[in-house]
Amino acid sequence: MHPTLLERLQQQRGYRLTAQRRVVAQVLEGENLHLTADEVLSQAEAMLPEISRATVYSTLQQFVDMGQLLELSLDGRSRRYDPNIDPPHHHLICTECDGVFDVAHNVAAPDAGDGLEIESAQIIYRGRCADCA
Amino acid sequence: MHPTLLERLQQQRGYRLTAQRRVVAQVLEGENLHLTADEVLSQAEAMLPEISRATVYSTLQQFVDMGQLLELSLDGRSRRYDPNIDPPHHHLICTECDGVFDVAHNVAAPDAGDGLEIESAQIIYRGRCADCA
DNA sequence: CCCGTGGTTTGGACTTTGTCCAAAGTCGGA
DNA sequence: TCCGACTTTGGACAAAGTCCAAACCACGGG
Repeated sequence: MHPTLLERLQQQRGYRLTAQRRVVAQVLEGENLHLTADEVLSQAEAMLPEISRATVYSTLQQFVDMGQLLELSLDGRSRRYDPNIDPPHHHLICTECDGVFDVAHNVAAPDAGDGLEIESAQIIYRGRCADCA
Repeated sequence: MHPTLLERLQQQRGYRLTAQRRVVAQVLEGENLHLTADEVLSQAEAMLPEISRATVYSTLQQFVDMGQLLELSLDGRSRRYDPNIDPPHHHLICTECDGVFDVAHNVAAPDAGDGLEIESAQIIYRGRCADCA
């Protein structure tokens, strides 16, 4: 298996792994998990009741900046977080149940053209998931 | 040229093209335009000062529902609107200037697999735009 | 062992973005 | 002209995220 988010964080040097950060990382363990910041906060509060919203938001942002967490903009209202950065994959939003699902990455990297420099590509599919189809 | 958004709306039957709707459509004319709802509101107010926010939001939603306007979720904070629905294209967010740019659609449609039914795909590229590269 | 320093957390106020709703306005056909 | 349906309006409300100063805490140097 690939190392978990928590394991990856433990390997970062010079980064204090406080109780709050550990709790946020634990909440984010799992496959096919795409939580919003508020969902992370609720679950983190269950483990560490005094954790604050500002900490959850800033911790999520740090994980994203460290490249250890993917941030998804799926509905223009909220952001969702995906702890599985390897292997790369994309996402499907089911038009029927509104769920978010991982989709294997099987598309060739596009050629830039027009003098652009493309660093990464994120694909959002819309359609029906395996259960609803 | 492809017909403009306003021209496309005029062809919709049974749809009242009120002054407010015309103004919103006019604001959205142009190439490589990706305005937020509030930007549309500001520009619409310049032409029709008494237009209200609720009207702009609901009008944008109607255009999207009619398939005449693309809604983009690029940053998890706001939604942006793109009046150019034909030909299909994707978007690049410049990591340097934060601008949004159209990118020609040149990727083959991905095969579904896993029993999914994919209806559409939207790709968000990150990198540097032609000016910043 | 204690203190200072700097990173971390906290709570709460605030902003931005979007939604909802009842009342008023407007348009076109009978 | 009048009616009924569609449309717009303003304002209250909600959701999601940001900001900030104060408090907290951990660790290394003296």
